[in-house]
Amino acid sequence: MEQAISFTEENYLKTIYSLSKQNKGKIANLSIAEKLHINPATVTEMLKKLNEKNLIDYNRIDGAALTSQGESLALKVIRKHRLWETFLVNKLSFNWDEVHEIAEQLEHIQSDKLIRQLDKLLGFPKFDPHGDPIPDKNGQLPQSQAFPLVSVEEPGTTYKLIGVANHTTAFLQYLDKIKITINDKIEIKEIHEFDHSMVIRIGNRTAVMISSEVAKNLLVSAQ
Amino acid sequence: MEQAISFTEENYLKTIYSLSKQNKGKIANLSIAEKLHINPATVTEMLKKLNEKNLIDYNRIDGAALTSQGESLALKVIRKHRLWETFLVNKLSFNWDEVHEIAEQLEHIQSDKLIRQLDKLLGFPKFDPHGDPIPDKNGQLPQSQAFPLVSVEEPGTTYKLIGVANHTTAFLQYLDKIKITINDKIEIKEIHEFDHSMVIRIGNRTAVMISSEVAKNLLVSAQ
DNA sequence: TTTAACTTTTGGGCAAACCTAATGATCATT
DNA sequence: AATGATCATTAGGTTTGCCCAAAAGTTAAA
Ligand SMILES: [Mn+2]
Ligand SMILES: [Mn+2]
Ligand SMILES: [Mn+2]
Ligand SMILES: [Mn+2]
Repeated sequence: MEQAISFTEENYLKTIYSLSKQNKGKIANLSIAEKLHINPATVTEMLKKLNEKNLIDYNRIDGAALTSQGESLALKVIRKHRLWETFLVNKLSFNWDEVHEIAEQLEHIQSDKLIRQLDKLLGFPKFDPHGDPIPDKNGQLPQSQAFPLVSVEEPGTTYKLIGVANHTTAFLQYLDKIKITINDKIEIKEIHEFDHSMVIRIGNRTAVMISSEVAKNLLVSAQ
Repeated sequence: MEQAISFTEENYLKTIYSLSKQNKGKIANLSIAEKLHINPATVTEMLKKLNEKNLIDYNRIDGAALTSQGESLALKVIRKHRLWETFLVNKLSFNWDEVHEIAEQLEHIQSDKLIRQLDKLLGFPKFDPHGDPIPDKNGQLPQSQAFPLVSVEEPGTTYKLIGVANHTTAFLQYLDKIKITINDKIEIKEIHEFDHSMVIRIGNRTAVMISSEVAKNLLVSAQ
């Protein structure tokens, strides 16, 4: 009894998944509405429907939480989204700031074989162009030892940029402008206690200053 | 004033385009309904709407005909469909009988750059895996000198299979079974006047018999 | 603890695509 | 020219996914 699932429903599941990962508390109706740019009244209706379909557990007290069925659907959509982004960047020469909107469309294409073959063509990548982990075909996420650059307390060490926590075009184009991209080496030269802004050196170029807001969105690993 | 166009509307335009190429007379409301597996009443409503949007000229006497705007939209969708099919076969190792349904989904993805880059990745192909011509970015169709094998009157000559006129899984799998595929050499050994069935030799294998129904759907060129 | 602010839900509506049943037109035969 | 058959259209409904305005419920400050 394979129930059909619409684009809209897939987008709700994906949204609930990502909100549940970042907020770890109750998922507010309103936060879904804001993320999807729709009216809270619409969210209420859809959450009831997803609850009916056993894709989420929902009540007004605890809010919404994905069931295991709902979670694996969400992970499947996220897998497709990230594989397509990787395809666009690695095979079609897109820049990392141009791919999200197209992947929003491609992630809803229905074909298991397609996604399997795409994965193979790309060499079974573990991370997408923004450093986001790609769930494998069983929904398993690869381990990442990423942490935000802003959490570093002392200058002097060199890190590697392995991801970004903000995927907006504005942020990605800012990174393009200051010429940081994924896998670049970042050496922290100074940390200003006052506003936690930083002076960093990218590769072996001249040092630049970044705000703590930027540092918050740069995900790095040791070395 | 870029008016949005829905998946459904795109499918109607594509259908009207292909019916106008094969039937060359008035396009019957009913033929659209049959091709799309929907009710004639629904077709009436949609044709009125497409007429409003200036994508077709429509009235009950002459039926529906694409406007130039409608035709270039139809060609764009067909271009995407055939490029995606080519991608699936050439880059993702799909068999030619598995790609149509997926291309039906992919053809609606909206991104000019995507289709431009895909075209480039594939080496600007002129024909898709079924031998169908791929419109270029200006909607120009490549010339094809294909004709149906059934139109041949005398045995003795060898032709090349450059396309099929029937894209159903059933037909394509039949071709797989008798092991004919695109670009194969076909030599006509015998033509039976009674039912116009043929005995043909594919490459240099043992001869096989095919019905005229099959011969009608094999598109060949000289040599 | 009361009030104000915020969040969620209800109720009433709308647009896109579809449906069925019934009516109107047109087309072939007699 | 009449008459069935076929095709196209209208009228009335459904479902999905969205909206707004108003009511109800919850939380937090005064
Ligand atoms: Mn993305
Ligand atoms: Mn990404
Ligand atoms: Mn096709
Ligand atoms: Mn094709």
